Amino acid sequence: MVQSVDRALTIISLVSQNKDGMGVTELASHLELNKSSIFRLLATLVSHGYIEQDSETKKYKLGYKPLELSSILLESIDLRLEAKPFLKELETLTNEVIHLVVYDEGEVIYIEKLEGNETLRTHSKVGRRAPLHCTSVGKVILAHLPQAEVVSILDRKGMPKHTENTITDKESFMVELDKIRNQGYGIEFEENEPGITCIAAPIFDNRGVIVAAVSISGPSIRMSEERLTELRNYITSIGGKISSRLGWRAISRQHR
Amino acid sequence: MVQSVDRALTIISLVSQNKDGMGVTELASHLELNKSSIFRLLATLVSHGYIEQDSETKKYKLGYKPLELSSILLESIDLRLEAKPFLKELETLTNEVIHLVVYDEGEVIYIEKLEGNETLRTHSKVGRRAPLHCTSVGKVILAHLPQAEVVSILDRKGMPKHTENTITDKESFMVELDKIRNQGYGIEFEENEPGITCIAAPIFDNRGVIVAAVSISGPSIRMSEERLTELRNYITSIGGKISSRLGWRAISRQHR
DNA sequence: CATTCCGTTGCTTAATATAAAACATTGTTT
DNA sequence: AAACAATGTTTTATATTAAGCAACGGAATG
Repeated sequence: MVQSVDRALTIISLVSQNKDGMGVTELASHLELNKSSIFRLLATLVSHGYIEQDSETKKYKLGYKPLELSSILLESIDLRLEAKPFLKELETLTNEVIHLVVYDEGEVIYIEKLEGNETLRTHSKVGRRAPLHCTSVGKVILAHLPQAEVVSILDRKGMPKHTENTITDKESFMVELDKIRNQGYGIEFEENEPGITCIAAPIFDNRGVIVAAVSISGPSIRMSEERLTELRNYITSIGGKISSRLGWRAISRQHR
Repeated sequence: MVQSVDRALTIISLVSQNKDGMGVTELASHLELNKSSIFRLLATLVSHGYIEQDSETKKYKLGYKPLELSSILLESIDLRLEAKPFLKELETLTNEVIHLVVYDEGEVIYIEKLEGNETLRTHSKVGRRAPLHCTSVGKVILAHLPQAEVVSILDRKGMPKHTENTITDKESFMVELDKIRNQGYGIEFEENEPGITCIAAPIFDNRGVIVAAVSISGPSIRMSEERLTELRNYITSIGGKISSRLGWRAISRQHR
């Protein structure tokens, strides 16, 4: 571990948490380092575009480099490219909010979001992370991970309550994961955000390993039994199609 | 300038240019550094999420941290937030591709893009940079910068030819900028990409300084004289509305 | 099976990052 | 308007870390 690199990257994180930016002295105080040290680290980050200094307030804010890298990153994700037309299809079919997420370090990250008819406002956004235990995509991913890894994640991350419906009992949760694995899709009834219900399907890679999930989100008042049956058919079909594009063979499911 | 931070950030840039990732030895060769130095720098970048190691190939690729930071950055740009409804309006009115760009270090960066009716495929993408001299948004921005700064930028960046229509003669270009400044909008006739015509308007902040530009792009075959007149009216109107939202007062234009 | 290459680790020291002190500038208080 | 305080920036000395050498384990190649 290179300490000065660690410090510089910590500065970026701190600065990103302050929309109005942060000053040298403030950063020095937070990190318990000398102002001149902070100044030098900032200068290096500025020269690479990660940070820029507001000419009026002198405060340091995020620069555009992360935006450039993120554009490159999203374009390099084959899954996202292959999935795009299917997500469009799903949006057209359902007129709801569509998400594509990948699994990373015990959480999901949104890498694509289609707004549907835009009557629904959710907290999700490309680039944001979300917990596994109370999102439909998260539950679907956990359902297909090895048991030991699931236990490890739940131990590390806990199961914090987001709404009245959040499942916080571990044993109930494991039963829920079994059910999801068996039926091939998962539903989240207002477990993450009040008033919103989501249904998700897993996406497997060519080796049959779960790598992502796709979901449909809508206001709970629109999610009748009939509607959910309809969405279930769409989401499992699209999940299968995307997986196939990645080289996954459904025949492995038949052998189960 | 902190050398080890400079090296670490250079590693991120190098890695981002290789979709399939890069190995320790390959990076060491590029940077003419020792493998163990590279290894330690990579380990620090991995721990912060900027880089991750592909478990199969052992190669190092971009991690998700830039995506997270970019999401935070875009949300923190007041201009983008204020402009969003106007861009939607413009998309609805014209059914063409709409761009919002900011000026940064002698280039423009796309911070918003609406696809219109999706019959047009352009190279632009949120997060990407583009040159000033051959884009409608770039020319509009240059038209409202101080002359000395324009000259400095042209000296540094040059005026590379992108198409048969790219203006590469400096004097002709300055005349073009004068025209754009006087008429309050700029047009780019296939100067950046063949077959595509764009029309842009400036966006000023509360101090009357140019900070951004908004544009409409379409296939040249659709851009009749009549159509361009129509789009000109839309784009100058929207440009003015967005500027007003940022506290710019049109009265300063009347005094010119 | 032997050789080569790559990623990773332990250890030493040369080079750099760090902090103290000082300075310049800006903002605040009297 | 003057004095004071705070912040950002620069210079300099040295303590600490980053860097590189050598070696190792594992994978790939001939």
